[in-house]
Amino acid sequence: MELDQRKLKILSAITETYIRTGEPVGSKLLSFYPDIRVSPATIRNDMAVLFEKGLLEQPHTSAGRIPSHLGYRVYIDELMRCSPLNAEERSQIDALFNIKYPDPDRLLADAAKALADYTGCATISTSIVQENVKVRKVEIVEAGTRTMVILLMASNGVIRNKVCHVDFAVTPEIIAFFHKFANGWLAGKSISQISSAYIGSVAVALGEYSRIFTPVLGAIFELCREVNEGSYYVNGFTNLLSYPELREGAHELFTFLENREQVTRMLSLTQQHTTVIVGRENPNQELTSASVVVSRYDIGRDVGSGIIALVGPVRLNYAKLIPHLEYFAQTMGKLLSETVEQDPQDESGLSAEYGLR
Amino acid sequence: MELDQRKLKILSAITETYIRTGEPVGSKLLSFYPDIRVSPATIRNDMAVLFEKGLLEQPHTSAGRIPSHLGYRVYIDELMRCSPLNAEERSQIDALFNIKYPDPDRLLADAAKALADYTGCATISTSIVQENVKVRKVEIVEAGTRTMVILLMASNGVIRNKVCHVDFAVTPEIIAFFHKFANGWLAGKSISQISSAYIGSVAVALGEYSRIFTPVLGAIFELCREVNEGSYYVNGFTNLLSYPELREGAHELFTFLENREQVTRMLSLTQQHTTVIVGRENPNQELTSASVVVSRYDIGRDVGSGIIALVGPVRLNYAKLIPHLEYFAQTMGKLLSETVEQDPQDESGLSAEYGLR
DNA sequence: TGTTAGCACTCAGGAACAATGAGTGCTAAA
DNA sequence: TTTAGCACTCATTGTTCCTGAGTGCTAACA
Repeated sequence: MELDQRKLKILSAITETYIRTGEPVGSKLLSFYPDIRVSPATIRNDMAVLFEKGLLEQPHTSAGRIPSHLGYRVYIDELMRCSPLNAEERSQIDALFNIKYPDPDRLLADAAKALADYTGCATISTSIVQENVKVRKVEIVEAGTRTMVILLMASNGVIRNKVCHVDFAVTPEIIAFFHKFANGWLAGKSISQISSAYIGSVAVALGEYSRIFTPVLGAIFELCREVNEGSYYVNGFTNLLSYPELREGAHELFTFLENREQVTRMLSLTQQHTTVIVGRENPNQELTSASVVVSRYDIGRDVGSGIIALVGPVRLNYAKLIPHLEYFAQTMGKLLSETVEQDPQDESGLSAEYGLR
Repeated sequence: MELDQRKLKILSAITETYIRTGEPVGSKLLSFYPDIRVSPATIRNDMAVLFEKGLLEQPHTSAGRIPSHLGYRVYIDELMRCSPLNAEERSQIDALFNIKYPDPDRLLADAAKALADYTGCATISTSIVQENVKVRKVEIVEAGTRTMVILLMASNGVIRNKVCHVDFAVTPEIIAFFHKFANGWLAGKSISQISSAYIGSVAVALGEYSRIFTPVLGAIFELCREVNEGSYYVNGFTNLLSYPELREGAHELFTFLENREQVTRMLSLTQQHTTVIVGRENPNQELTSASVVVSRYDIGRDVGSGIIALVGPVRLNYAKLIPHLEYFAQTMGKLLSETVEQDPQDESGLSAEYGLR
């Protein structure tokens, strides 16, 4: 990009003004900007060059200029100045996590929802489950004469429960028996390996009891599947409707965002710490009039990570939102690694406690 | 309403045709209907009368007629024939609940989501918490050296858990101590009475231990609040965007639906088993171009109940959707009352077990 | 060689007007 | 009470004209 300083300044000014006002920017308006201070005619010459290079667009002949999606790209990569958050902004983000005693499983969903309203965007939040996550232990709690609660605790700190209705009277003895049995077969086992077939073999080992414990094993299998799948939330659909440029294709956009597979495929393309996908850069047609800002958070080594993304109009205040999102992701990672107890890496204790396997 | 048979037939035909096609219905088209069989001129005379009575509207002079919101009301109350569901339809609804081992807490959310996609509407689903719901018991499970899971079981069968991070090493002794203590103060206690102040007095009773148990008591308090609040879900926003007549005010409509208080106030006006609120009948401006079909489900006496509502355009296939919704609500109630174990009405057993209070 | 003033040009948006046709309201006859 | 006939209405579509913001180009200027 062999462009002189002034042309870059003009591209930057057009982009920022358009982001702010939503109106095409004309040469006369730019001539008043203190950093530019040349006549409208000169600016027009420069704009013609920027247009040639594909950095600017013109809604129609007699309108001002707006940045093309490539223009946004140059602005984001080379021109914009992201200032680090000031104390007030940091505390505003911190407040989004303002849950007194955070439950790690709910923190992601709740904070992402708050972030959506804070930014006026939609948010996508996912947790990525490591390959090597294991079952730490299974706990069973009596919850009624014929009801039990199954708790599955995984080595990445995720804890999930499920209520399970059974056909027999739940007694402490039965619970103790099944607790020991289930942990013997499951504790320390890699979660991704707990298939329907494996549960079947566990059922076989239960022998004559297998029939009555079927719902319990089923519940455990479902819990493993849920933990292994990680989480996927989209929040703030309503916010997107406040942008006229997104209303037209809102139905297609929303349908796309609700499809976890499609979105995951799209997000998996972004490998850097923070990535911006501007409008038509996105291979998915549904998103050509939207921008996506993607950031990762990490929860300590080998424990897990996740993705937080903002979805908004192309005309997005990148310079402000990128540092906000990064600080949010960083805080999320920090809070989760504090809350989620790291696996002590020795399942030996438990394996010993439960004997076999 | 002193209207002869033919006029009612015309109103009914206009309503059903308009629901099907979305186009204003003209006199010529109606003259071909086998039940009517009079000339367009006659139909026009009748339409003029129906218009006088406020049952029909005309988008403009040279267009056909569409039902007014009052016209829909008459159609719904007096004209439409709801046929009971056939076997196939019933099994389609049953399939929406197709969760092998349903967790009562998730059944409502999951099935309502499925219902939204089945009907092409948005759904609102709430559970209504009875006044007299009590804490059945609190269970504590070790989930790491400094992490515990708190389980709250309520007399209405609701079971909720929360992960809680503490500042001390979690040992079986501490768990046993706190378990006994907490149940002594909470088991059998009415959930709505567990205020922040009450938790404060529990903390005082803990004496020197109160400081370290603060997060645990906090978690218990939050759990009580959550159980007492019941649940509120809205699903299928995206579906609503497929109706052009709702796109205009979609932002306001969505914002309204996300506001639990407002929606609850609106739904609380409906006291019958199934109620329809047609467009402008709704006092809330955001909903004047939408219709709401509300149905209740019940989970056995004194255990609980809830509301399932469909939100869609005014031009809704009421004759089909009302029986579907009713069957859905009925099935939901049946499934929940099977799954949720009814309170045996004697907390005496537990009170005895935990001594005091 | 880069910058600027001047001016003709372009085109979206809005207003004004006419043509078209679907569907009506009214009247008089059956 | 029903119907045929006919004049009438008005949304829609297309055309034309006007206005003004903003441009592109040219020639003069520094």
